[in-house]
Amino acid sequence: MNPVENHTLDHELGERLATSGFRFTSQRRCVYDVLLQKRDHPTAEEVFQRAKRQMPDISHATVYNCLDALVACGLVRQVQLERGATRYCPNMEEHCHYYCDECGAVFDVALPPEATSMPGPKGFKIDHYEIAVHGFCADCVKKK
Amino acid sequence: MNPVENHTLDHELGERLATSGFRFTSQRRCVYDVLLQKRDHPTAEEVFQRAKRQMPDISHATVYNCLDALVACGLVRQVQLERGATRYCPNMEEHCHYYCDECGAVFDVALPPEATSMPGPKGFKIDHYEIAVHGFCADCVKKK
DNA sequence: CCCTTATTTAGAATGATTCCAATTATTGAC
DNA sequence: GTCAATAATTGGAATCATTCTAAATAAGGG
Ligand SMILES: [Mn+2]
Ligand SMILES: [Mn+2]
Ligand SMILES: [Zn+2]
Ligand SMILES: [Zn+2]
Repeated sequence: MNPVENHTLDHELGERLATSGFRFTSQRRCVYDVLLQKRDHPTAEEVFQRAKRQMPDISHATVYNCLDALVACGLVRQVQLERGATRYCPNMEEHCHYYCDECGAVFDVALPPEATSMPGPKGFKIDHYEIAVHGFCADCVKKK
Repeated sequence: MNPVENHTLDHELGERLATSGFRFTSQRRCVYDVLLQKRDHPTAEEVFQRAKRQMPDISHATVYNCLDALVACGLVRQVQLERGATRYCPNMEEHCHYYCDECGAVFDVALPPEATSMPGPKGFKIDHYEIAVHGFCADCVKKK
């Protein structure tokens, strides 16, 4: 990432944090960068490991903190693909997840409008959809 | 439930367990009954509380055990609607979940075929869909 | 530069689940 | 029905992910 892009990203991150009443901190920038750099839906623990490479003194609790702040200001979403650690995704387009039950790979796929058109219980007010497709990725299919 | 129905259910449960190499035990029957009696997608802890009313000495670990066995033999599915406790559902029809983020109510809704028709990553072999619709149930909408 | 308030930090606490090793129950063979 | 082999149950300890706590530090407005 070149310095100009970097500066623009920082600026936008600062704005987003500010409008939700959060301060801009180096830890929050670091955690957001980690998510943008490798979009493989890491767990909080994985984010922590990667963040430490840039910022060796960052703490576990802070990573959870930062992730919460990023979720609260609408820059990141949480994804729960199975029991266990929550994963984090910086793609805020409406999309669903193809999840390889063999190797854990996650693929973002844009949601076609017909996927979100089922008639629900009477009076239910829809907020958002969480759609996961479980199966085996191409690589794992080949290996068998 | 009358004795005849009961006996039929036991028989079917026994068969299903046997074909997956499990034994028929009173604990497994009890746990399955609990799930069939109140289909509100209880957590393991809630199943444990309800099971204890019929079988006061049943243990926590056994409830987890029994739930695992029922899942393994295809009579029950796990549902992960948010971080935290896994919920259990004895409805094995293909369906999605409408989940009230306010009160935690869960509604089963049959899946229309067009909901499961998005083109995924090349070579991905689909096993099953997990579709959750988050929002507010009719009751909770009214209360605001 | 100073003050207020938010954030970070290490470690303790919690909640859900899994593991463990001893006891008990089921099942198939005789 | 009795017995042995094996699976299941049990209470409690261990684990994993996350949240909480209280003291130290850092942002940011005036
Ligand atoms: Mn995603
Ligand atoms: Mn269900
Ligand atoms: Zn794979
Ligand atoms: Zn509700």
